[in-house]
Amino acid sequence: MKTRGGTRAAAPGRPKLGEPPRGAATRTAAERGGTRFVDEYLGYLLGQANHSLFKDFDDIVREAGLGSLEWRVLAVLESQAPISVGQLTQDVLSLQPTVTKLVQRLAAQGWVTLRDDPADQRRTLVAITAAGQKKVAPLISQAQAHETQVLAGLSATEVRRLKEQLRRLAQPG
Amino acid sequence: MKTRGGTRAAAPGRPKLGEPPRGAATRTAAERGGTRFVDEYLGYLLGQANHSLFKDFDDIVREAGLGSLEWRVLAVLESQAPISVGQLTQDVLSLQPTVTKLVQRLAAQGWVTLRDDPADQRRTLVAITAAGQKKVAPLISQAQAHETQVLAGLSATEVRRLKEQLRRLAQPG
DNA sequence: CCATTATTCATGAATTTTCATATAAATTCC
DNA sequence: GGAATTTATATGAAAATTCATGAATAATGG
Repeated sequence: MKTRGGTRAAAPGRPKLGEPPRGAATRTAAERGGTRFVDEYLGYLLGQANHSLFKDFDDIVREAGLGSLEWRVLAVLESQAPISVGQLTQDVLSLQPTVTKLVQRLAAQGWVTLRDDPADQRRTLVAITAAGQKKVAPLISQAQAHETQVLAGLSATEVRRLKEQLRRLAQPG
Repeated sequence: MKTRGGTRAAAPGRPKLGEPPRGAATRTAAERGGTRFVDEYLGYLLGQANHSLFKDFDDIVREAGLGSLEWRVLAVLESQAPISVGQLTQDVLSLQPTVTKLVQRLAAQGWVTLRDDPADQRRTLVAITAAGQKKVAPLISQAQAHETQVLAGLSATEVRRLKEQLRRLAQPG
């Protein structure tokens, strides 16, 4: 529903257009000519570009019955010897409890297995199963096809340079 | 605790190292020489780079008592005339119910106001308050400082080109 | 106009994530 | 070789997100 009438407040103390502007530092976007902070902010631009590039593929993932974090986990595990929850946490850029519970759900689905690391009993090793491979395989193909399409304008050399650049940026330093 | 003994399964049917490899398409990463799909995948590389670049600032946001989505909302609103929930949804790359509830929480904090759009009563306009401005202002300064640091290696021209490139990528097409 | 359809947002319920904390194993330090 | 400390993960409770849907307004088409 749209049963309006919850948290509502008076209109903001923002000056109407045409009123004398205050100091430059406190001008509204309209007063400054429509320039928003975010429209010049790298973080925002990166987010928008990333979203624009991968929204389509994200829909594909969802249609395959996976969440995007599940996809990332399975994509990492696909071509990977069993790794610890901690490593996986780094690879999928999520918090440890999130990953712990996610892999438990994936294990319940039969897509991964969990076992203690014999070399360090504190660790839990996560490995993809044959069923998991079968689940991600088509998505990986589609991801590669999608990437090819996205990078269609670049030469093989340019693609290599771009990826190398990204790897450098991802370095801790 | 680490009360082990929940969802555990037998070790995967993955072949031990040294066993005769199957077809190239099904080799494990180790068998292929450690090359994981994700390490060549643009989406993964972008995610890792983005995370590496903005993790520090994300910590700053959190120390300021904001979640990253709250930060994005306030950063968009800061230099922006009142906008609809739908618009905001686009700008912060989140789903509509997420944004609806988030702005309700922000309104309860006194950082934004909500009111019906007189021109279209279906819409709810979100506007930042003076208190909201006060809350984000220092973060925006820090965001700009952080960006300057991140882009330190590039000339002003290169930065302009990069951002223009990102804007182009973010275009629907 | 009125009926139909489309848009826009709100909300309850279910799911997931996050925060805080606990446990177990490994490591470090006398 | 313990005691203290650190590291790795699990988990309960709280908070946030997502899904499905409902309600209100707007737009469209006889």
